[in-house]
Amino acid sequence: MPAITLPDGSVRQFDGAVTGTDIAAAIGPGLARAALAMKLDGKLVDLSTTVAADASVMFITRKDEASLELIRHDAAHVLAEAVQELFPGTQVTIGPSIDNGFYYDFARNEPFTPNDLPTIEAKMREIIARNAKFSRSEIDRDEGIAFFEERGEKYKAQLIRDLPASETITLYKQGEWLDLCRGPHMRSTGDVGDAFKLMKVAGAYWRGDHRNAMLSRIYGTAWRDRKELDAYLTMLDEAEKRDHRRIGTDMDLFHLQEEAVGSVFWHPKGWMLWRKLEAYMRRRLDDNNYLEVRTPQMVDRTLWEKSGHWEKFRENMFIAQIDDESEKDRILALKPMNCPCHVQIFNTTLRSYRELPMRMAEFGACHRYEPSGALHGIMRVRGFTQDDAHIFCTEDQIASETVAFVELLSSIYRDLGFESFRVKFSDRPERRAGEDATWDKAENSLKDACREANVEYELNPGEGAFYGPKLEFVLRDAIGRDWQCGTLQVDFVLPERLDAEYVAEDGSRKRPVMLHRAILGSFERFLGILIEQYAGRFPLWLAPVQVVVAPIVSDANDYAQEVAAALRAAGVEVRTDLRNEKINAKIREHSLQHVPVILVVGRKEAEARTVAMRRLGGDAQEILDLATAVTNLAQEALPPDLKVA
RNA sequence: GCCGACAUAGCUCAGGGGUAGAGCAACUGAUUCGUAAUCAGUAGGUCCUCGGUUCAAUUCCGAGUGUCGGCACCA
Repeated sequence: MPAITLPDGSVRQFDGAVTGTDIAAAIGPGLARAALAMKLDGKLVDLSTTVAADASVMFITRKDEASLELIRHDAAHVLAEAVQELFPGTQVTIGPSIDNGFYYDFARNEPFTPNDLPTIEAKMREIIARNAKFSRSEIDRDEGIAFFEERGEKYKAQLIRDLPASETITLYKQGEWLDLCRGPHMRSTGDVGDAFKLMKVAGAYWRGDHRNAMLSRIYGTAWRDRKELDAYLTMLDEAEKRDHRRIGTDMDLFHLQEEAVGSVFWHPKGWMLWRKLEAYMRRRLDDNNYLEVRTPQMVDRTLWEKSGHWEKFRENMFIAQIDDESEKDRILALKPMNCPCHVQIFNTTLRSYRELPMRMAEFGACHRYEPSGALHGIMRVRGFTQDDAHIFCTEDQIASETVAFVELLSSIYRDLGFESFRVKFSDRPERRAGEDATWDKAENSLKDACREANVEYELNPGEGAFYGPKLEFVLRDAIGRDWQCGTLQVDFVLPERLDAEYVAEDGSRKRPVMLHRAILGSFERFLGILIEQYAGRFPLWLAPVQVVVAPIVSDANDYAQEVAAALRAAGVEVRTDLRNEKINAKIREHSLQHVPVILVVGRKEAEARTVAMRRLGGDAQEILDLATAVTNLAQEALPPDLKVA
């Protein structure tokens, strides 16, 4: 006699065990038609699930966001059926729902190509039209293994083998096709609907391990209805327009070329952007008691051997050697990071606890031989500049330094237009330096510090640096890809390896802790993110060209130059456009270049000593007298940290 | 590094076994014009590189390089 509690608090009694389908039918025909699955005591299950005891039930319909995951997961099954129908001999592996869609990984001698997608998609629509019911069944573990082995599905058999012995093995069948799957699913393939699209093919390693076979992955996107699908596709189109590589070319900010793979050629406007960001960062660090240093670009391998980087990252370092017999034993590496160099400065003299925390900063140019497939525009490059710093401190200072760092980072992100960001906590990796006790200490102090700094993080197990756990501060690019920018790493290992020490209050020698930290991460990556964040429409203080003065007639040229000179003297980045072009053309071109302010001057303005100010994105003009315009713009163009409220 | 796709003018792209095309940009001339494209003209190419097939290759084939989308990697 189960009593079913519904989300509105009402309770329904049933005479015996019932399925979700029965319950929905009892509530009403509308719900019976709409229900796709249900939450049984909070757990998402099939409608066909039998309920024999008192429970709370909530039905999931297409109106619920929760249906998206079901639609996407079912779509993955339909995709797999379509592929096996079209390409016999293809093995299935796994196919989960993901953000915005789904994928399925197939094992096949010939990988799929984009040309296969329309055919597969058509077959999927056919399968959806068949509207075959999803039916769940359980199978004994050994039977399951034998069953899939016999069908030549060795990946599925392997999946069962790797499931814990206690796990119930379930199969889902749709028509004649079936798959090993935990579920849940909707009622039938027809519930997938038509708001889906196959997007791309890609290679992916079995189990995400590069030592395994490469599978052929097909990605799709799926939504509740056409409107949602179209909105998503439109969003992708829009996102493509803010791609930093495209804007970098359009706005003439930088370029990349084959002769310097993974290194950026910054053009004048792009470099202006860099300089503004760097100047801003330098002021913020100065104000927060960092000491800026500069360390060598090339350092002998012996130092990297001591630090442990040689052993772990040797293949990823650029090695320099002199072509001269007398130098044949000297091997230098372009520095891949700055930490060992900073320790060298720390070690030049005997330090006192009174000097701690010592915050040593460097805009350090580093080189890493990144795998070719990892390169991405200016976001992942081989030559980059970190806004690096190392805080030498005592164990007791870890928490307060973390709090101060998080505050500084938040404030800087806010100034740069990022109100929110995600934080990941990466703990000890498999390959690591240092004792477990040291790691316990490092992880615990970082966790404590997070608590004190009010940082909410998601755990990222096993992803820490080889010398210590880290916090990663993650920003998202235009199309939703995540990039690690800021980081804070607690390191007890390097000070030990490089023999850093200070004299404590009691006169004893102690090891400092090193906090490795960056806020932007690298200038290249951050500028890439920044370009996408603003779609090239930078706030006035960051814009590489802040103001263009555009005369309407050549009679106003002299005045235009006078206006520009006044702005330049007030610290504004200004250009004049004296070309013999119509004002419409000038407005259009500078608007396309995302210049924030255009000052139009004609005979009237020259006569009255005023300017007609036009803001990017608007078509209104404001007439101001020259002195006021200069004062206002100069004030407005100040970086956020220099602005007086 | 792995799987797949792509590489033609500064940019965006079309084309195709017989010496290559458009739009925009650039350059020259004319136009002095009031808030998102004035008109006319000119110039611009190792069709990524190397090799093969062919009477002939930018086009077909192979290798390499680079880029893009994923995967793996990211001190």
